Amino acid sequence: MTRSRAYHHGDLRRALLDAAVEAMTESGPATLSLRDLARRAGVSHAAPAHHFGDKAGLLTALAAQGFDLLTEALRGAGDDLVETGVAYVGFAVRHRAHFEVMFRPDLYHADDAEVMAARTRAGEVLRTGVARHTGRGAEVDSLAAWSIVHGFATLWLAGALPPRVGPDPEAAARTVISRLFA
Amino acid sequence: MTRSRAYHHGDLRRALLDAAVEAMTESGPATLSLRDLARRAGVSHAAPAHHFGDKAGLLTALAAQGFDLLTEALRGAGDDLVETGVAYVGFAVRHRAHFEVMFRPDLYHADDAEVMAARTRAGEVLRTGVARHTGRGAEVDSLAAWSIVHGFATLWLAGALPPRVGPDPEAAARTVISRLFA
DNA sequence: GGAATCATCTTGTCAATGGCAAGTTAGGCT
DNA sequence: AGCCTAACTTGCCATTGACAAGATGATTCC
Repeated sequence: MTRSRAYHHGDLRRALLDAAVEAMTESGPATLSLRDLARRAGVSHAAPAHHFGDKAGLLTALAAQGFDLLTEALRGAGDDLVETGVAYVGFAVRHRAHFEVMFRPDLYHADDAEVMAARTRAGEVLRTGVARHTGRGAEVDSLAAWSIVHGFATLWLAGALPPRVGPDPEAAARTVISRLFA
Repeated sequence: MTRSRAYHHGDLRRALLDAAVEAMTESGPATLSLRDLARRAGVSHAAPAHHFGDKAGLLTALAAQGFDLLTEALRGAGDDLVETGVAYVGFAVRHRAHFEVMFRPDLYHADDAEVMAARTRAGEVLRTGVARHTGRGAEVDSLAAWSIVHGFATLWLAGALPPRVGPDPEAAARTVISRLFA
Protein backbone atom coordinates (compact mmCIF):
# COMPACT_ATOMS: atom_id res chain seq x y z
CA MET A 1 0.00 0.00 0.00
CA THR A 2 2.65 2.51 1.01
CA ARG A 3 5.11 1.68 -1.74
CA SER A 4 3.29 1.47 -5.04
CA ARG A 5 1.43 4.61 -5.99
CA ALA A 6 0.37 5.46 -9.50
CA TYR A 7 3.47 6.24 -11.51
CA HIS A 8 3.45 5.20 -15.09
CA HIS A 9 1.09 2.29 -15.02
CA GLY A 10 -1.11 3.08 -12.10
CA ASP A 11 -0.58 0.23 -9.74
CA LEU A 12 1.48 -2.32 -11.56
CA ARG A 13 2.38 -4.31 -8.50
CA ARG A 14 -1.25 -5.03 -7.74
CA ALA A 15 -2.05 -5.60 -11.40
CA LEU A 16 0.67 -8.22 -11.67
CA LEU A 17 -0.49 -10.03 -8.55
CA ASP A 18 -4.04 -10.04 -9.88
CA ALA A 19 -2.82 -11.33 -13.23
CA ALA A 20 -0.87 -14.06 -11.46
CA VAL A 21 -3.98 -15.21 -9.63
CA GLU A 22 -5.91 -15.16 -12.87
CA ALA A 23 -3.28 -17.11 -14.76
CA MET A 24 -2.87 -19.70 -12.03
CA THR A 25 -6.61 -20.13 -11.70
CA GLU A 26 -6.71 -20.93 -15.40
CA SER A 27 -3.68 -23.14 -15.78
CA GLY A 28 -2.15 -23.97 -12.42
CA PRO A 29 1.11 -22.75 -10.96
CA ALA A 30 3.39 -24.90 -13.09
CA THR A 31 3.02 -22.91 -16.29
CA LEU A 32 3.08 -19.47 -14.70
CA SER A 33 5.27 -17.10 -16.69
CA LEU A 34 6.42 -13.63 -15.72
CA ARG A 35 6.33 -12.60 -19.35
CA ASP A 36 2.71 -13.66 -19.65
CA LEU A 37 1.84 -11.58 -16.60
CA ALA A 38 3.63 -8.63 -18.15
CA ARG A 39 1.63 -9.07 -21.35
CA ARG A 40 -1.61 -9.26 -19.40
CA ALA A 41 -0.74 -6.03 -17.62
CA GLY A 42 0.36 -4.37 -20.85
CA VAL A 43 3.94 -3.70 -19.80
CA SER A 44 7.33 -4.85 -20.98
CA HIS A 45 8.69 -8.26 -20.11
CA ALA A 46 11.19 -6.91 -17.59
CA ALA A 47 8.77 -4.78 -15.62
CA PRO A 48 7.86 -7.47 -13.08
CA ALA A 49 11.49 -7.84 -12.04
CA HIS A 50 11.54 -4.27 -10.80
CA HIS A 51 8.71 -4.85 -8.34
CA PHE A 52 9.45 -8.36 -7.22
CA GLY A 53 13.09 -9.03 -8.04
CA ASP A 54 12.42 -12.43 -9.52
CA LYS A 55 9.69 -14.98 -9.99
CA ALA A 56 10.08 -16.29 -6.45
CA GLY A 57 9.70 -12.72 -5.22
CA LEU A 58 6.34 -12.38 -6.89
CA LEU A 59 5.18 -15.67 -5.44
CA THR A 60 6.41 -14.53 -2.03
CA ALA A 61 4.11 -11.52 -2.21
CA LEU A 62 1.29 -13.78 -3.38
CA ALA A 63 1.84 -16.18 -0.48
CA ALA A 64 1.83 -13.34 2.05
CA GLN A 65 -1.38 -12.01 0.56
CA GLY A 66 -2.78 -15.53 0.77
CA PHE A 67 -2.00 -15.96 4.45
CA ASP A 68 -3.69 -12.65 5.20
CA LEU A 69 -6.75 -13.70 3.21
CA LEU A 70 -6.80 -16.96 5.14
CA THR A 71 -6.59 -15.13 8.45
CA GLU A 72 -9.54 -13.02 7.40
CA ALA A 73 -11.56 -16.04 6.27
CA LEU A 74 -10.93 -17.90 9.52
CA ARG A 75 -11.84 -14.87 11.64
CA GLY A 76 -15.09 -14.54 9.72
CA ALA A 77 -16.14 -18.07 10.61
CA GLY A 78 -16.98 -17.20 14.20
CA ASP A 79 -16.22 -19.27 17.30
CA ASP A 80 -17.41 -22.68 16.15
CA LEU A 81 -14.47 -24.99 15.53
CA VAL A 82 -16.14 -27.05 12.84
CA GLU A 83 -17.15 -23.94 10.93
CA THR A 84 -13.59 -22.65 11.20
CA GLY A 85 -12.47 -25.84 9.51
CA VAL A 86 -15.11 -25.46 6.84
CA ALA A 87 -13.88 -21.92 6.28
CA TYR A 88 -10.36 -23.27 5.80
CA VAL A 89 -11.60 -25.59 3.08
CA GLY A 90 -13.71 -22.82 1.61
CA PHE A 91 -10.69 -20.57 1.42
CA ALA A 92 -8.66 -23.25 -0.36
CA VAL A 93 -11.37 -23.74 -2.96
CA ARG A 94 -12.18 -20.09 -3.44
CA HIS A 95 -8.56 -18.93 -3.47
CA ARG A 96 -7.03 -21.92 -5.10
CA ALA A 97 -4.12 -20.00 -6.61
CA HIS A 98 -3.07 -18.49 -3.31
CA PHE A 99 -3.49 -21.77 -1.47
CA GLU A 100 -1.41 -23.73 -3.93
CA VAL A 101 1.49 -21.33 -3.54
CA MET A 102 1.31 -20.86 0.23
CA PHE A 103 2.19 -24.44 1.07
CA ARG A 104 4.88 -24.87 -1.53
CA PRO A 105 7.78 -23.01 0.08
CA ASP A 106 10.22 -24.14 -2.59
CA LEU A 107 8.44 -21.77 -4.95
CA TYR A 108 9.03 -18.60 -2.98
CA HIS A 109 11.30 -16.99 -0.40
CA ALA A 110 9.88 -18.68 2.67
CA ASP A 111 12.24 -16.78 4.96
CA ASP A 112 10.89 -13.41 3.84
CA ALA A 113 9.87 -11.26 6.80
CA GLU A 114 6.43 -10.32 5.51
CA VAL A 115 5.37 -13.81 4.58
CA MET A 116 6.63 -15.19 7.88
CA ALA A 117 4.62 -12.63 9.81
CA ALA A 118 1.49 -13.33 7.76
CA ARG A 119 1.92 -17.06 8.26
CA THR A 120 2.30 -16.59 12.00
CA ARG A 121 -0.87 -14.51 12.15
CA ALA A 122 -2.84 -17.23 10.35
CA GLY A 123 -1.36 -19.88 12.60
CA GLU A 124 -2.43 -17.95 15.67
CA VAL A 125 -6.04 -17.81 14.58
CA LEU A 126 -6.13 -21.51 13.84
CA ARG A 127 -4.47 -22.44 17.10
CA THR A 128 -6.52 -20.20 19.37
CA GLY A 129 -9.66 -21.46 17.66
CA VAL A 130 -8.82 -25.01 18.65
CA ALA A 131 -7.71 -24.05 22.16
CA ARG A 132 -11.00 -22.27 22.77
CA HIS A 133 -12.94 -25.39 21.89
CA THR A 134 -11.03 -28.22 23.54
CA GLY A 135 -9.56 -28.06 27.01
CA ARG A 136 -5.93 -28.98 27.40
CA GLY A 137 -4.58 -31.50 24.92
CA ALA A 138 -4.85 -28.68 22.43
CA GLU A 139 -1.46 -29.79 21.23
CA VAL A 140 -2.71 -32.91 19.53
CA ASP A 141 -6.17 -31.58 18.79
CA SER A 142 -4.72 -28.63 16.96
CA LEU A 143 -2.52 -30.83 14.81
CA ALA A 144 -5.33 -33.27 14.08
CA ALA A 145 -7.74 -30.50 13.14
CA TRP A 146 -5.25 -28.74 10.92
CA SER A 147 -4.25 -32.01 9.27
CA ILE A 148 -7.78 -33.10 8.49
CA VAL A 149 -8.89 -29.81 6.96
CA HIS A 150 -5.65 -29.34 5.08
CA GLY A 151 -5.75 -32.88 3.80
CA PHE A 152 -9.33 -32.63 2.68
CA ALA A 153 -8.69 -29.33 0.92
CA THR A 154 -5.58 -30.65 -0.80
CA LEU A 155 -7.25 -33.83 -1.97
CA TRP A 156 -10.23 -31.88 -3.22
CA LEU A 157 -8.08 -29.50 -5.22
CA ALA A 158 -6.11 -32.40 -6.64
CA GLY A 159 -9.34 -33.96 -7.86
CA ALA A 160 -8.38 -37.09 -5.97
CA LEU A 161 -11.64 -37.55 -4.09
CA PRO A 162 -14.21 -40.01 -5.44
CA PRO A 163 -17.36 -38.59 -7.06
CA ARG A 164 -19.59 -39.88 -4.31
CA VAL A 165 -18.29 -37.07 -2.10
CA GLY A 166 -20.57 -34.77 -4.04
CA PRO A 167 -20.14 -31.38 -5.67
CA ASP A 168 -20.05 -29.19 -2.56
CA PRO A 169 -16.64 -29.25 -0.85
CA GLU A 170 -17.76 -27.28 2.18
CA ALA A 171 -20.72 -29.53 2.92
CA ALA A 172 -18.56 -32.62 2.60
CA ALA A 173 -15.87 -31.03 4.74
CA ARG A 174 -18.42 -30.28 7.47
CA THR A 175 -19.33 -33.96 7.68
CA VAL A 176 -15.73 -35.09 7.75
CA ILE A 177 -14.60 -32.55 10.34
CA SER A 178 -17.54 -33.36 12.57
CA ARG A 179 -16.32 -36.95 12.56
CA LEU A 180 -13.13 -35.79 14.31
CA PHE A 181 -15.05 -34.30 17.25
CA ALA A 182 -17.60 -37.07 17.72
CA MET B 1 9.72 -54.52 -17.30
CA THR B 2 8.61 -56.06 -20.55
CA ARG B 3 9.42 -53.13 -22.79
CA SER B 4 12.85 -51.79 -21.92
CA ARG B 5 15.65 -54.29 -22.28
CA ALA B 6 19.30 -53.39 -22.71
CA TYR B 7 19.71 -51.73 -26.08
CA HIS B 8 22.27 -49.03 -26.32
CA HIS B 9 22.23 -47.70 -22.83
CA GLY B 10 21.14 -50.66 -20.83
CA ASP B 11 17.93 -49.57 -19.24
CA LEU B 12 17.53 -45.91 -19.97
CA ARG B 13 13.91 -45.73 -19.01
CA ARG B 14 14.65 -46.88 -15.50
CA ALA B 15 17.80 -44.76 -15.30
CA LEU B 16 15.84 -41.64 -16.21
CA LEU B 17 13.16 -42.35 -13.63
CA ASP B 18 15.82 -42.89 -10.99
CA ALA B 19 17.54 -39.68 -12.01
CA ALA B 20 14.23 -37.85 -11.78
CA VAL B 21 13.70 -39.08 -8.24
CA GLU B 22 17.24 -38.07 -7.36
CA ALA B 23 16.89 -34.61 -8.88
CA MET B 24 13.52 -33.96 -7.27
CA THR B 25 14.77 -35.15 -3.91
CA GLU B 26 17.54 -32.59 -4.17
CA SER B 27 15.69 -29.62 -5.54
CA GLY B 28 11.97 -30.24 -5.64
CA PRO B 29 9.77 -30.77 -8.67
CA ALA B 30 9.70 -27.16 -9.85
CA THR B 31 13.22 -27.10 -11.25
CA LEU B 32 13.13 -30.55 -12.82
CA SER B 33 14.64 -30.53 -16.30
CA LEU B 34 14.59 -33.29 -18.88
CA ARG B 35 17.96 -32.14 -20.15
CA ASP B 36 19.43 -32.45 -16.69
CA LEU B 37 18.12 -35.99 -16.42
CA ALA B 38 19.67 -36.78 -19.78
CA ARG B 39 23.00 -35.42 -18.57
CA ARG B 40 22.80 -37.49 -15.39
CA ALA B 41 22.15 -40.61 -17.44
CA GLY B 42 24.90 -39.74 -19.93
CA VAL B 43 22.67 -39.57 -23.00
CA SER B 44 21.71 -36.85 -25.43
CA HIS B 45 19.15 -34.21 -24.55
CA ALA B 46 16.48 -35.71 -26.77
CA ALA B 47 16.72 -39.26 -25.50
CA PRO B 48 14.06 -38.88 -22.80
CA ALA B 49 11.45 -37.86 -25.36
CA HIS B 50 11.68 -41.23 -27.03
CA HIS B 51 10.76 -43.12 -23.88
CA PHE B 52 8.23 -40.75 -22.39
CA GLY B 53 7.03 -38.50 -25.18
CA ASP B 54 7.29 -35.34 -23.17
CA LYS B 55 7.96 -34.12 -19.66
CA ALA B 56 4.42 -34.89 -18.53
CA GLY B 57 4.89 -38.42 -19.85
CA LEU B 58 7.88 -38.98 -17.64
CA LEU B 59 6.00 -37.67 -14.62
CA THR B 60 3.09 -39.94 -15.54
CA ALA B 61 5.36 -42.95 -15.29
CA LEU B 62 6.74 -41.63 -12.03
CA ALA B 63 3.26 -41.17 -10.60
CA ALA B 64 2.23 -44.69 -11.58
CA GLN B 65 5.38 -46.08 -9.98
CA GLY B 66 4.54 -44.00 -6.90
CA PHE B 67 1.02 -45.38 -6.55
CA ASP B 68 2.38 -48.90 -6.78
CA LEU B 69 4.99 -48.16 -4.13
CA LEU B 70 2.24 -46.73 -1.95
CA THR B 71 0.11 -49.83 -2.39
CA GLU B 72 3.06 -51.95 -1.35
CA ALA B 73 3.79 -49.77 1.69
CA LEU B 74 0.17 -49.88 2.86
CA ARG B 75 -0.05 -53.64 2.41
CA GLY B 76 3.10 -54.05 4.49
CA ALA B 77 1.55 -52.23 7.43
CA GLY B 78 -0.70 -55.11 8.40
CA ASP B 79 -4.29 -54.93 9.53
CA ASP B 80 -4.08 -52.15 12.09
CA LEU B 81 -5.72 -49.00 10.80
CA VAL B 82 -3.53 -46.58 12.70
CA GLU B 83 -0.39 -48.30 11.46
CA THR B 84 -1.73 -48.13 7.92
CA GLY B 85 -2.01 -44.39 8.35
CA VAL B 86 1.49 -44.20 9.77
CA ALA B 87 2.68 -46.14 6.74
CA TYR B 88 1.00 -43.57 4.48
CA VAL B 89 2.95 -40.79 6.17
CA GLY B 90 6.10 -42.88 6.11
CA PHE B 91 5.71 -43.40 2.40
CA ALA B 92 5.28 -39.66 1.80
CA VAL B 93 8.44 -38.88 3.75
CA ARG B 94 10.54 -41.69 2.34
CA HIS B 95 9.35 -41.25 -1.24
CA ARG B 96 8.93 -37.53 -1.23
CA ALA B 97 9.56 -37.13 -4.96
CA HIS B 98 6.92 -39.66 -5.93
CA PHE B 99 4.41 -38.31 -3.45
CA GLU B 100 4.81 -34.73 -4.61
CA VAL B 101 4.05 -35.71 -8.19
CA MET B 102 1.23 -38.17 -7.52
CA PHE B 103 -1.15 -35.58 -6.14
CA ARG B 104 -0.40 -32.87 -8.67
CA PRO B 105 -2.33 -34.11 -11.68
CA ASP B 106 -1.65 -30.92 -13.62
CA LEU B 107 1.93 -32.10 -13.94
CA TYR B 108 1.19 -35.36 -15.71
CA HIS B 109 -1.33 -37.17 -17.88
CA ALA B 110 -3.81 -38.05 -15.17
CA ASP B 111 -6.05 -39.87 -17.64
CA ASP B 112 -3.31 -42.32 -18.58
CA ALA B 113 -4.48 -45.92 -18.26
CA GLU B 114 -1.53 -47.19 -16.24
CA VAL B 115 -1.58 -44.40 -13.70
CA MET B 116 -5.35 -44.67 -13.29
CA ALA B 117 -5.07 -48.39 -12.62
CA ALA B 118 -2.28 -47.88 -10.13
CA ARG B 119 -4.23 -45.16 -8.36
CA THR B 120 -7.28 -47.39 -8.15
CA ARG B 121 -5.23 -50.20 -6.63
CA ALA B 122 -3.87 -47.89 -3.94
CA GLY B 123 -7.34 -46.53 -3.26
CA GLU B 124 -8.67 -50.05 -2.80
CA VAL B 125 -6.10 -50.89 -0.14
CA LEU B 126 -6.81 -47.71 1.76
CA ARG B 127 -10.55 -48.14 1.58
CA THR B 128 -10.68 -51.82 2.52
CA GLY B 129 -8.34 -51.09 5.42
CA VAL B 130 -10.81 -48.59 6.83
CA ALA B 131 -13.81 -50.81 6.12
CA ARG B 132 -12.19 -53.67 8.00
CA HIS B 133 -11.75 -51.54 11.09
CA THR B 134 -14.98 -49.60 11.37
CA GLY B 135 -18.39 -51.06 10.76
CA ARG B 136 -20.65 -49.28 8.33
CA GLY B 137 -20.20 -45.50 8.07
CA ALA B 138 -17.00 -46.38 6.30
CA GLU B 139 -17.94 -43.64 3.87
CA VAL B 140 -17.13 -40.82 6.25
CA ASP B 141 -14.50 -42.71 8.20
CA SER B 142 -12.57 -43.43 5.07
CA LEU B 143 -12.61 -39.80 3.98
CA ALA B 144 -11.64 -38.59 7.44
CA ALA B 145 -8.79 -41.06 7.74
CA TRP B 146 -7.43 -40.30 4.31
CA SER B 147 -7.73 -36.56 4.88
CA ILE B 148 -5.91 -36.60 8.20
CA VAL B 149 -2.97 -38.68 7.03
CA HIS B 150 -2.70 -36.85 3.73
CA GLY B 151 -2.90 -33.50 5.44
CA PHE B 152 -0.30 -34.41 8.01
CA ALA B 153 2.05 -35.73 5.36
CA THR B 154 1.60 -32.67 3.15
CA LEU B 155 2.13 -30.22 5.99
CA TRP B 156 5.20 -32.13 7.14
CA LEU B 157 6.73 -32.09 3.67
CA ALA B 158 5.97 -28.39 3.31
CA GLY B 159 7.85 -27.71 6.53
CA ALA B 160 4.72 -26.01 7.82
CA LEU B 161 4.45 -27.86 11.12
CA PRO B 162 5.83 -26.19 14.25
CA PRO B 163 9.09 -27.56 15.73
CA ARG B 164 7.36 -28.87 18.83
CA VAL B 165 6.00 -31.73 16.72
CA GLY B 166 9.44 -33.26 16.96
CA PRO B 167 11.80 -34.80 14.44
CA ASP B 168 10.01 -38.11 13.85
CA PRO B 169 7.08 -37.74 11.44
CA GLU B 170 5.81 -41.27 11.94
CA ALA B 171 5.71 -41.03 15.71
CA ALA B 172 3.88 -37.71 15.52
CA ALA B 173 1.51 -39.11 12.94
CA ARG B 174 0.70 -42.06 15.18
CA THR B 175 -0.41 -39.70 17.94
CA VAL B 176 -2.49 -37.56 15.61
CA ILE B 177 -4.17 -40.48 13.87
CA SER B 178 -5.00 -42.14 17.17
CA ARG B 179 -6.85 -38.97 18.10
CA LEU B 180 -9.27 -39.62 15.24
CA PHE B 181 -10.26 -43.03 16.61
CA ALA B 182 -10.51 -42.11 20.30
C1' DG C 1 23.91 -65.52 -43.51
C1' DG C 2 22.28 -61.47 -45.35
C1' DA C 3 18.82 -57.97 -45.91
C1' DA C 4 14.92 -55.64 -44.17
C1' DT C 5 13.04 -53.61 -40.13
C1' DC C 6 12.42 -51.21 -36.21
C1' DA C 7 13.45 -49.49 -31.64
C1' DT C 8 17.02 -46.62 -29.71
C1' DC C 9 19.57 -42.71 -29.54
C1' DT C 10 21.97 -38.27 -31.68
C1' DT C 11 22.41 -33.82 -33.88
C1' DG C 12 20.42 -29.65 -35.10
C1' DT C 13 17.03 -26.23 -34.68
C1' DC C 14 13.18 -23.13 -32.90
C1' DA C 15 10.27 -20.44 -29.83
C1' DA C 16 9.65 -19.28 -25.07
C1' DT C 17 11.36 -18.24 -20.62
C1' DG C 18 14.03 -16.07 -16.50
C1' DG C 19 17.35 -13.02 -15.48
C1' DC C 20 20.75 -9.39 -16.20
C1' DA C 21 22.64 -4.84 -17.98
C1' DA C 22 22.14 -0.50 -19.78
C1' DG C 23 19.33 3.03 -21.22
C1' DT C 24 14.90 6.05 -21.10
C1' DT C 25 10.91 8.44 -19.06
C1' DA C 26 8.52 10.99 -15.82
C1' DG C 27 7.10 12.47 -11.20
C1' DG C 28 8.88 14.93 -6.99
C1' DC C 29 12.02 18.03 -4.48
C1' DT C 30 14.87 21.94 -3.68
C1' DA D 1 15.21 25.55 -13.65
C1' DG D 2 17.69 21.55 -12.50
C1' DC D 3 18.55 17.37 -10.25
C1' DC D 4 17.15 12.84 -8.36
C1' DT D 5 15.23 8.70 -8.19
C1' DA D 6 11.58 5.38 -8.92
C1' DA D 7 9.32 3.15 -12.79
C1' DC D 8 9.69 1.11 -16.89
C1' DT D 9 11.94 -0.35 -21.71
C1' DT D 10 15.10 -2.45 -24.97
C1' DG D 11 18.40 -5.68 -25.86
C1' DC D 12 20.80 -9.62 -24.77
C1' DC D 13 22.22 -14.46 -23.09
C1' DA D 14 21.89 -19.21 -21.28
C1' DT D 15 18.57 -22.76 -20.50
C1' DT D 16 14.66 -25.35 -21.56
C1' DG D 17 10.90 -28.34 -23.97
C1' DA D 18 9.61 -29.86 -28.23
C1' DC D 19 10.17 -31.22 -32.90
C1' DA D 20 12.47 -33.06 -37.28
C1' DA D 21 15.73 -35.69 -39.55
C1' DG D 22 19.41 -38.70 -39.45
C1' DA D 23 22.60 -42.46 -37.53
C1' DT D 24 23.24 -46.87 -35.05
C1' DG D 25 22.61 -51.31 -33.74
C1' DA D 26 19.72 -55.39 -32.39
C1' DT D 27 16.09 -58.49 -34.15
C1' DT D 28 13.59 -60.89 -37.46
C1' DC D 29 12.59 -63.14 -41.52
C1' DC D 30 13.65 -65.52 -45.63
